[in-house]
Order: sequence, then structure tokens, then C-alpha cells
Amino acid sequence: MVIRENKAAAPEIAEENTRAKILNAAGEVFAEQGFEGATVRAITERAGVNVAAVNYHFRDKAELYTRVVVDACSVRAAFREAIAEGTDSPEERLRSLIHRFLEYLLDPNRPGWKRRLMAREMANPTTALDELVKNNIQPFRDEFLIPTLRQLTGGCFSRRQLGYIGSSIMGQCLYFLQSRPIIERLVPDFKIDKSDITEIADHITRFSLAAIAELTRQARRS
Amino acid sequence: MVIRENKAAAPEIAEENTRAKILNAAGEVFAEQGFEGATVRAITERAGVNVAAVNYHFRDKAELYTRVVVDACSVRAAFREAIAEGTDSPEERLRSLIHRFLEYLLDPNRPGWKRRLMAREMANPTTALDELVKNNIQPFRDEFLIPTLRQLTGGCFSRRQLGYIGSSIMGQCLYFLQSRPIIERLVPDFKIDKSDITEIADHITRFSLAAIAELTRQARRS
DNA sequence: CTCACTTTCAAACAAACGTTTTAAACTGTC
DNA sequence: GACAGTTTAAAACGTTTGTTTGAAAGTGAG
Repeated sequence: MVIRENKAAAPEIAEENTRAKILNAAGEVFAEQGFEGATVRAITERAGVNVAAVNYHFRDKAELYTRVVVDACSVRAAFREAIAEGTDSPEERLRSLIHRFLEYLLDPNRPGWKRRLMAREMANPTTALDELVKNNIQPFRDEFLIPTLRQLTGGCFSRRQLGYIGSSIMGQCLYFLQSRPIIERLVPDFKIDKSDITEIADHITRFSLAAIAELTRQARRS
Repeated sequence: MVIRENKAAAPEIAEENTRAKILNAAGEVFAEQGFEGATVRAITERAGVNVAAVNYHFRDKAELYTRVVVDACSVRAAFREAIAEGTDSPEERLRSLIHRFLEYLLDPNRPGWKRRLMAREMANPTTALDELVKNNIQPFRDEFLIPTLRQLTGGCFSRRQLGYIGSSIMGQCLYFLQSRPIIERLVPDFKIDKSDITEIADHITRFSLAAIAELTRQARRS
């Protein structure tokens, strides 16, 4: 039985090789050219495999795209665990949420094409965006961010207002993913590495906590 | 000579008709499908003209796209004048800037395809984005927003920090353009009309002024 | 009405595209 | 080595695409 175990594993690895090559190459080409602009021949050429391999390993080009995009947008396991971790104060909690969200959006250790594909998907949605929102963004917002904001503001604001505050925070974070092409044109030599993410997160946290504190003060005064 | 003037005008009007039809139809189709996904036949069918008309009136599909996108991103004349208008206080000025920027991004009186095309262009840049940034976004940021922030903060922050504050404000505004597909999935029945723009602008102004006031206070205390 | 220019149109063109087909090569089991 | 199943490859297929072509129709001036 142990020998059979080994045998079953071997073809899996071989299959993974061509298939993995296609997935990676496809990710890059789709990120650069979008779905329509990317050709199966460009992808297979970059992968170093034969053009028929796409239809052997995937039903068609569209299925390849969906798989690649879903993978790019999928949550890193660490993300959900990290945002679920308890932290001491609501301030600290918001800080943590913002840091984690930015890490999810901008992780420099992930291939750049995943980040770019995610940005593309947000602008030109396919069904993958449904998954991205349902699995990652909506839980982040509804289960963690808004409740934290409710704590921070001590019940001073309506659900609608908390929603707007939430969008202000998410908008600041998403700016660095979605407006990257704009930023690069505004700020020469713009790049994001680990320390930049921390700096950005620190700024957004400071700015947002300051806003919340002041808004809460004003609300309590009236 | 006057008669020749009239004659010259007449064919211009006729030419504008087919050409305008193509531009409008192209705008819609490019907004829906992107450059590669949009076919010349889909565009001409929607425009109700012959497929060869595209090459008669425009050099090729790419030139049609560029013209359409540049038009979609072009500044409304009122926008530049409005943001150049003097206002009383820096607070009022920031309010005005935010309102105008949002109106530029989200104007419900403009065809929806222009807004969607602008969002697409930001995610998948062509040369049109260079123009958009250079003509609209960079002046807005560098000539109006940052100087206003400098006034509001009374010289407490470095250029870098003012840049971050600027990005926080712009990120909040761009969120409602760029993350529209996300918002629509988070918030059922989401729509933006004139009063929504005002409400959003009011929120972003309040949030941002509160943040700036508090951050400035903290900076002065240390 | 003639003429020159403009605009429109249908057909054609050449290339590209995603996909299919078929056979060869590969792999693993008995 | 035979066999069955998997994987790879090149060629072919049918369709689509952007563009070109050549002629007809339209327009306006003299």
C-alpha cells in the first residue's frame, strides 16, 4: 500500500508541472493584457508548453482565466486568522485591521501579477469579484471593521454613518492598489516594499483615528 | 466668400453625424468590453453605420479608442474654473475641492459610459491616462489640494506627510469611482445621484477636516 | 448638367484566434 | 514486453477580426 501511495503521487507532480507553468504564465499575461487581449499562444509560449495544453488541462480559455483570477484574489490563510485575532483596544484593533488589509492588497512577496489582476478584476468584474467580495472584503468590513468603528465611536453614529466612515478607511487603503498607475505618474520612482506598507498603514491609521476621535467629540458635544 | 462659408459648414454637420454616432457607440462598447473585447462590428452595429466607416473617419480602431477615452477623461470646463475660484477659508476651500472632484468623477448627468471608461483607464492605462493625470489630477493635487492642506495644517507637516494626507482624501473620493463594482456587491441598491454626491462629499469633508484638525493639534502638542 | 470631392457600402482580404483532431511519446502496472 | 491510460505536439479547422478595396451614392460648385 505504501508503494502504491508513492506511485499515485508521482504523476500528480508531473501533471502539476505543465499545469502550474500554464497558471503562472497565464497570470502574468492576463494581468498585462486582460482576458481578451491575452492569447492562448502568448500564454503557452511564455509557459514553454504547447498551445493544445490549455485545452488539455482546462476546459477552455475562460476556465483558465477564472481559475487564475480566483487564485489571485483568494485570501491568504494568514489574513483571515490575523484579522480574527483579538487585540487589546479598539484603537489597536483598527491599526491591526488596516495593516492586515494593506498587506493583503499589497503584499510585495506575492507575484506582482496577482496584485495587478486583482486590480483589474475590481475594475472589470467577472464572477471572481463576487467571490472576492463575499469571502474577503465583506467579512473584513462587516465582521471586523464596522464593529470596531462602532466601539471606537461609542454608539454616536448611525449604521449609515458608520458605513461612510468604513468606506473612508477602505478607500484610503484601496487607493494604493487601484490608483497605482496614477500614483506612479504623480510620484516618480514610487514603489512599495515592506516598510512602505507599514508607513502607509501607520498614516492611514493615524489619519483615521484622528478623524474618528474628532468626529466623536463633535457628536458628543451636540 | 460668405457663400463658401455656408457651404463649408454643411458637410461638416453631415460628417459629424456619422462620426458622432460612432464615437458614442464606441464609448459604450469600449466601456462594457474594453479595447480588445470591443469589436469594430459591434460598435458600428450599435451606431447604425457601415463597418468601413470606422476606417474612413478614424485611422484605425486604436485611434477611435484613444479619442473616446481622452474625451471621457477630459476636464469639464466648469471643473477647472470651479476649483480655481477663491473661497473664504481653507476649510471652505477644501470642502469645495472635494465637492468638485467628486462631481468630476461621478457626474450623473454625464453618460455612464464615460465614468466607466475613466475607471477602466485607471486600471488598465493607455496614453490617455498620462493626459488625465497631467491635465486634471496633478493640477488638482499640486496646485489646489496640497496648498490648501498646507494652510489648514499651518506648516506642521512635511511635504511627504502632506502628500499622504492628500492621498487619504483622494483615496476616499476615488473609492466611489473605482470600487463601484465592490460597493454594489456590498450595498444592495447602491446608486449615485446628485444628492448622493453631496452627501458623500459632505462626509469626506467632515472626516478629513476632523482628521486634519486632530492631527494638527497633536503635532502642535509635541 | 458636369465635375470633383466626400461619404457610404458590400465584398473581399489576410491574419489571428480558440479549439479540435490525430498520432506519437511518455508513464506506470502487470 | 504488452497494455492502458496520460500527456504532448503539430497540423488543421472554422470562425472572427480589423482593414482594404472598388464602386456606387451623395453633395455642392460652376
